[in-house]
Amino acid sequence: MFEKGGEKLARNKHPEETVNLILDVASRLFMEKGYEHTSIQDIINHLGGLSKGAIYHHFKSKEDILYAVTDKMTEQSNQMFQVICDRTDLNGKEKLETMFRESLNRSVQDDIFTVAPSFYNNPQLLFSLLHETIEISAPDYIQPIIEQGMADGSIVAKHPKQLAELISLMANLWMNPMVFDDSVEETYSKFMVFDQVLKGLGLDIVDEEILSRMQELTTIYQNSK
Amino acid sequence: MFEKGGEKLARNKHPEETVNLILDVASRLFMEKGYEHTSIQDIINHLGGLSKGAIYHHFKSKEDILYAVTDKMTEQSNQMFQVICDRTDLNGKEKLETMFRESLNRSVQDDIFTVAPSFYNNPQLLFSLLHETIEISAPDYIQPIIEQGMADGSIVAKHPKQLAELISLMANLWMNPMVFDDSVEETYSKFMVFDQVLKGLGLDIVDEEILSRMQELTTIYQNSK
DNA sequence: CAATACATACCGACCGTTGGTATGTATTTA
DNA sequence: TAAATACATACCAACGGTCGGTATGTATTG
Repeated sequence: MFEKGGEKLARNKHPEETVNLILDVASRLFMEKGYEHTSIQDIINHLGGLSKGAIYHHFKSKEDILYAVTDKMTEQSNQMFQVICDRTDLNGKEKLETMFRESLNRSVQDDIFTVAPSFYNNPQLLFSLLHETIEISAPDYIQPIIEQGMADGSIVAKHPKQLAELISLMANLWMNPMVFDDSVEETYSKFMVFDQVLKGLGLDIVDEEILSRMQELTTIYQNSK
Repeated sequence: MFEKGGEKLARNKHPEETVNLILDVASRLFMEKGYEHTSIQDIINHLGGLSKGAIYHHFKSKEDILYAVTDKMTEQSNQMFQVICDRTDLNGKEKLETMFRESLNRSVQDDIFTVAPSFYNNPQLLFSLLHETIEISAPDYIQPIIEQGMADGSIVAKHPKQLAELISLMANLWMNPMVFDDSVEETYSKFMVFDQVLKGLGLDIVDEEILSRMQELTTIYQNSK
């Protein structure tokens, strides 16, 4: 009958909406207050009528919610990475370039940055993100591309797994202004060092477009604080 | 009268012994069970008679204990770094080399490795270590040395602060077998990539002694598990 | 050299909050 | 209509932390 409208419904016909609601609320609170200072009760209070039973019906623990939240955060990125991986018109090096460019473009117009959170006092969230980076992003997306580049001759490297890890670590964590609360200048310097490192590894993938996107991104983040 | 002997004393004349006892017990438990799965009661149970009042007399919170623990963990390293920093017979590059060598030598005979802990499911401990690395180790010890090297001509670089951060991050976290549960081979590969990165940055400081120490260290760690 | 005054070290009962569970009930679906 | 789903509610043990109190030290003073 009145399934849409946001009114207090005894039961949602589309449980995925409830799951998403919980995830959205949890995301926001985890960012604002930090994971360990967000209680289940906090989440319930922002759920608009739903109760603890709803949460523990869809998630088995608070930690489980955290994993789902970070999963959702990296989901879009990983999807985009997959699309680039599957392209056949690019060699390895070109794919890497494309990934960096796309990552930055996406971040510029991303919701996350309008909230201006900080992972700095959020060990669990940061850790979960680190986990995603090392266990999924690096081995599933970056490493295969490096290996393709080694095969097609566009990339010269020796230890693709470790190289993929290091690059992912630098790009996703070290250079992420949400993790390290850097000024525009500091982020720029990091990017210059990053560029130099990649060049030293035979990966000359940082062009002017990537660089200008990077500066734009940092400025946005700074202004939103 | 009987101030020494370990017997249950109503009051310890040397309170620092009590503080150290708490720190030692907490260290062990944090490593074994993880920070968030170690309760204050757990610590009390291993204190041999001391109570909750004792803990909260010396520390203002559980978090405070964590910070004291990581402080103690990096204290020795930092002291050694300071000594090397103060030497006048070495140029910047030589100091960096010495620091890496000494770090590895120290780790080989270190207590920590005999416990075979893992930071992997220990977000808070890992984070606290990251904090020490970025906020203290890098800016206070590595960065000044790089700047000295830039001044005396032994190091060619452009962004000493960021360079120091990146090097510290790689050395203290990424290549730390306690953080990432790598095999001997993987650690070796990481070290090779690390070496290549440093060479690309104009820092050719990894020699054969450092390399063999690294392998020794990883083997010790693997066997102790 | 006591008596006094205060600081330190520690005890353990107690408190509010927490993450989590057990059970009940209304609604959907097969 | 029976089973499965989507919740609500009442409840629990354990947690981090506080607090009033006590015993033991040291510093001051007459």
